[in-house]
Amino acid sequence: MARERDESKRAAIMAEAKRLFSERGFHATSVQDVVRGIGLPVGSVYTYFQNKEEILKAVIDEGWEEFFTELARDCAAEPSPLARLGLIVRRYLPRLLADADFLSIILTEGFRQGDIGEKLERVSGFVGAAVNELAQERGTALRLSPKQASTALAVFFLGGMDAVRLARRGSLPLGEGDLIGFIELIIESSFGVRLPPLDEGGGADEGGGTGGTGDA
Amino acid sequence: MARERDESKRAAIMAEAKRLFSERGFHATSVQDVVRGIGLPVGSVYTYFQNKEEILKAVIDEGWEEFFTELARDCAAEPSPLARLGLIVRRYLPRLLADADFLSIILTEGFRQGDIGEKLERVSGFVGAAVNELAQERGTALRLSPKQASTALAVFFLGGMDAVRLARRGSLPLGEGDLIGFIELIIESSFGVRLPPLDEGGGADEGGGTGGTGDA
Amino acid sequence: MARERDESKRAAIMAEAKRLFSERGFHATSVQDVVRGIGLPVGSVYTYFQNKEEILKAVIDEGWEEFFTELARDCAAEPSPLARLGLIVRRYLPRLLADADFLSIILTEGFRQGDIGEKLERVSGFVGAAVNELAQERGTALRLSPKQASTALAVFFLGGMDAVRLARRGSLPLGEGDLIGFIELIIESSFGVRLPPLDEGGGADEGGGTGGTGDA
Amino acid sequence: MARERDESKRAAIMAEAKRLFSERGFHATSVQDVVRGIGLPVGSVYTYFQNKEEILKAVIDEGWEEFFTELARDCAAEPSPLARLGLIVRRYLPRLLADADFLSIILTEGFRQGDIGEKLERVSGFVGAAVNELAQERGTALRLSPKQASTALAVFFLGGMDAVRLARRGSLPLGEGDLIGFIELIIESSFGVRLPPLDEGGGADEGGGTGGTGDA
DNA sequence: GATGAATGAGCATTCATTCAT
DNA sequence: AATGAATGAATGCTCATTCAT
Repeated sequence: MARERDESKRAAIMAEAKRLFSERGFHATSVQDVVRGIGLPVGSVYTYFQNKEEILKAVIDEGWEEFFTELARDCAAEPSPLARLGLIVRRYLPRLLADADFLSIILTEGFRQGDIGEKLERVSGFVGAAVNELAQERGTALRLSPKQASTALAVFFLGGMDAVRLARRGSLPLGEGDLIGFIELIIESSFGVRLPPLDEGGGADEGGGTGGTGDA
Repeated sequence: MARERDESKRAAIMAEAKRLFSERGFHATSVQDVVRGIGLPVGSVYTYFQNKEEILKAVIDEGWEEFFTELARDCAAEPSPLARLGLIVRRYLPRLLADADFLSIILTEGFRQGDIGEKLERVSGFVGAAVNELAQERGTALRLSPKQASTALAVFFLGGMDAVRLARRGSLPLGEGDLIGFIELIIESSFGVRLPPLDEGGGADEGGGTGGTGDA
Repeated sequence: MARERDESKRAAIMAEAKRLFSERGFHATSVQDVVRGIGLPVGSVYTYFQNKEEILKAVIDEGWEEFFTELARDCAAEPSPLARLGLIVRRYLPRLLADADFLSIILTEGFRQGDIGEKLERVSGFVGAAVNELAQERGTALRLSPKQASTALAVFFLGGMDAVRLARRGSLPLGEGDLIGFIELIIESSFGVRLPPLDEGGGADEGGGTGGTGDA
Repeated sequence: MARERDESKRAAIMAEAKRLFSERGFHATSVQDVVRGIGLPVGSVYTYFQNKEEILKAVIDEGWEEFFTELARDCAAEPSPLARLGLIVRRYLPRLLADADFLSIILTEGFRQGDIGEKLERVSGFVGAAVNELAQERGTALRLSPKQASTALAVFFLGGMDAVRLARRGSLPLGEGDLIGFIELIIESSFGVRLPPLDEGGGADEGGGTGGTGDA
């Protein structure tokens, strides 16, 4: 009976916040800044979010949820561990890296939220499982203890994302391709395999968009 | 580099600023905060620094200069590439990791002046040289191109830093030792060598202590 | 006095507003606060009241009307001046004191509409009449002029209210019973009488219960 | 060496705050309001007070301290309990009542601070001592228990102040003289004494001002 | 009539920087 | 040179009221 909550406003706030948080950081972005560009009054923000911090949380959590849900679905549908690793490295890693704003936020402000570790562990689960199965299948003795394996995963994942983020900012003479290539190399030389090429179209039967974590 | 009189005040401001910036970030630290703990009047900050941002710049630049000068000196004095790699991994990497919180704010709050690309490349030179010499010495065919080498360095350095930060706040079941160990393992298994122990006892196992990139 | 439909909503708003105004004051209570606890939409407040201030006005005026109507009825029905004084002190004073927190906000937040002067004077009439009749009946020479009588009433009422509020927050080692007892003592020793016990059991000793100036 | 803290600014803030808090209440007065009339920038307030609440606290505490210090000194200097009561009722009560703003604040916002009870008890001490000595001296059997005595004191003190406050606001048809007279009457008829007239000049050998709690 | 999203002035407070002393 | 009070724009957030639905 009253005006209805306008989800497009919520989305607009999140999109602008994502852009600005990534560009100048959370603290250096004021709520007024967020609202200025999209022509909304300040008060509106507080219709859709409890406070500034909740905008950040929403950007991180909802972006991640979308990314992870698709990753999990595709992994569950693929029995071959090699193909699964290929999927992760060649479809999902680029997708993550493509969304520069999201990447930036999750690596900087995400640390302030307690939940980056948990997010990392969730991907670790999939990667770790694929690696273990692959090692078993190929009879390769894994030389990494479980602790070393999880260290390796964290280092490659975080280091890769951070490197690309800085590269995109111009701080590092590095391309996204270099990173993907480097990780492929590590996997292939560790297991003596070749990651299979993606059969594109095979996992993108999902909803409307262009993919990516949001609005890359 | 001395700008005025009383270098000790300047150093005190930088030390306190670094501590607070690491702890709560640049924007969340006020100039008054910096000055409060060390009993200096606000005004004095502007005798030694043009503005708040210049304090950060000074901490970064002077800290790095000190770090890199020592690294370069030690590397120059050590003819064995293996011992040089050991030095880098066991003495200088821990020093960097000890400052992970501070380093991360440079990468975090959107500053351009960090210029870590250039800094990383300077270290890259030393690491790359050591690796190349080692490969030649041991007859191992190096499989990494220069670009891959610098990618690898960036990934290991940034990933290591992020992992340590996450570990420090309990989000990752990981110690700094695990990380150093992991990197040693990568090097040792890649070249079939053992990194030699450091000459002195200082700074080797857990880099917590006296180190730091720039407490002057 | 009904203004629209659904008198129960209006009453619920008034009751909750009174509770919150008493607890935290008028300015510290938002219209949203009032409405939150009773599950009504904000807009509905403006169906029943012109604005926030009108809620307060309604609580005051209607509460008082009810209080005074009953007081007047009971006094009119009781021919004995002594019994009438007993009624006032033992039934109606506790009712007022039960609402001390609410009454105090009327006297506190700078409202003109409380108009307690007029209200107090109306009670003054009944008390004065009872005192005069009692004095005449017992042959006691009344030493208080009408002005002194109304001064006395104001002092006892306001002082009692303040004392009870202070006592309630532990700032004064005093119970509501002590206060009632003290006023009884003043009356009894001034006229050499004993105030008769109330007919019913309700409301006499400690006015905490069902009373109130206007919970409708 | 820097500008010196300007106590006159602090005083101006307190004076204006006192006026406004008394006129419209603490919550209805903004810090901007306080500062507007005296041509000071908002920031200045926070040079002299930690926050808005501290202004209120300062107004109440410093006003009271001044009042109470003089009262205590004069009482200590006067051995006759009767003269002491006279002093209290005829010099200090009027002085308190004369400062309408202070009166208003202490009776409204003062309740929010925990310390009105303590302030009351401090005066109670002096009044109670005088009354006890007087009773002993005159052989009058005091009919009030200690608890009743303190109840009486609280009621008369608070009720008196509150009545005058409302009277001054026009809410009560009552003068300050009526109140003083009423209290004199109570004392005189309770003890069968006459309060002696003040020998003015005898206690006012104190510092600069016109007396009163501040700027009556 | 009922609803609750929308609005934007207003709130208390902070803070980098200046500048009178 | 040293000091720290002064400044006022800016901050995140609230809220009485309106009005589209």
